Amino acid sequence: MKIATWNVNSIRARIDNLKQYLKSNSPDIILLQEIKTEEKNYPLEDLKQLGYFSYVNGQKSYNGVAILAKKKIDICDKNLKGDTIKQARYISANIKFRKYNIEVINIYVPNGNPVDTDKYQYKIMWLDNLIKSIEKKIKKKVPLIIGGDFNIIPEEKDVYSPNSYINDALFRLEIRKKFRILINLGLFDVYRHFNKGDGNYTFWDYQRGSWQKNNGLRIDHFLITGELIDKVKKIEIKKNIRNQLKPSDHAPVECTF
DNA sequence: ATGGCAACGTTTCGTTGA
Repeated sequence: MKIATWNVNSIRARIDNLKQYLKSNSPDIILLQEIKTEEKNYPLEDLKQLGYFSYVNGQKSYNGVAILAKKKIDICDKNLKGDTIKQARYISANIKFRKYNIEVINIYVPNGNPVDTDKYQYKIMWLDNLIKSIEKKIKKKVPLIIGGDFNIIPEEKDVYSPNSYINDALFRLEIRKKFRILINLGLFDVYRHFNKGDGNYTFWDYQRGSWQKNNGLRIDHFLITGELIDKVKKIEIKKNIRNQLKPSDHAPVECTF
């Protein structure tokens, strides 16, 4: 079973890239972030023709998440418990894989910049709600696959220039601690579990020739619970997708079980 | 030395993202 996550930066602007990606890589499930559209303008038919059912939590202009799956799945939730602002940043589903009834959670964590505004406070609140929610599920021993755009750089080796991000909402110590709290609940950062090196990123800014210089960030992650980590066959950042014509600024991450 | 991108919509600029 191959599951992917990808911040597409508008599903309508990226529809050709997405279709090409699905044809070439054929994930069983893909978690999309920043689809930037309401459900009524979502390209449902295009994706159905490629063999994917879509489950959409849409929003006009900004945010928006979706899960695409080759088989029908049961949607669990479209809102993070405790998030009263209700931007479209969360969608979860129950799937069956071998003997496991897994909850797949697709998240688009608020960016949080600038740090002296309520945007940063919203990120803190959102992450605190996420931690609470995940803690409950782990206590109930639910096998979890949490994927998405976390907008968190976990460690220094996950950013091209740690010094220039020291007070950024993606890398502040306060934010990195939230990530550590999640990990300490009993989750594995799948990419980091299998790859110890630096310079491996999932996002490159459109500006300043970031892609050409590999000035990137690793902010798109898969976190999974312990019973699933031994079942991982492969974890891969599909870096070449960032090199396409009219690309998203994020590359997909694929996890194969 | 400086500036450099892309997507959206009450669209041709202001706002947002990371």
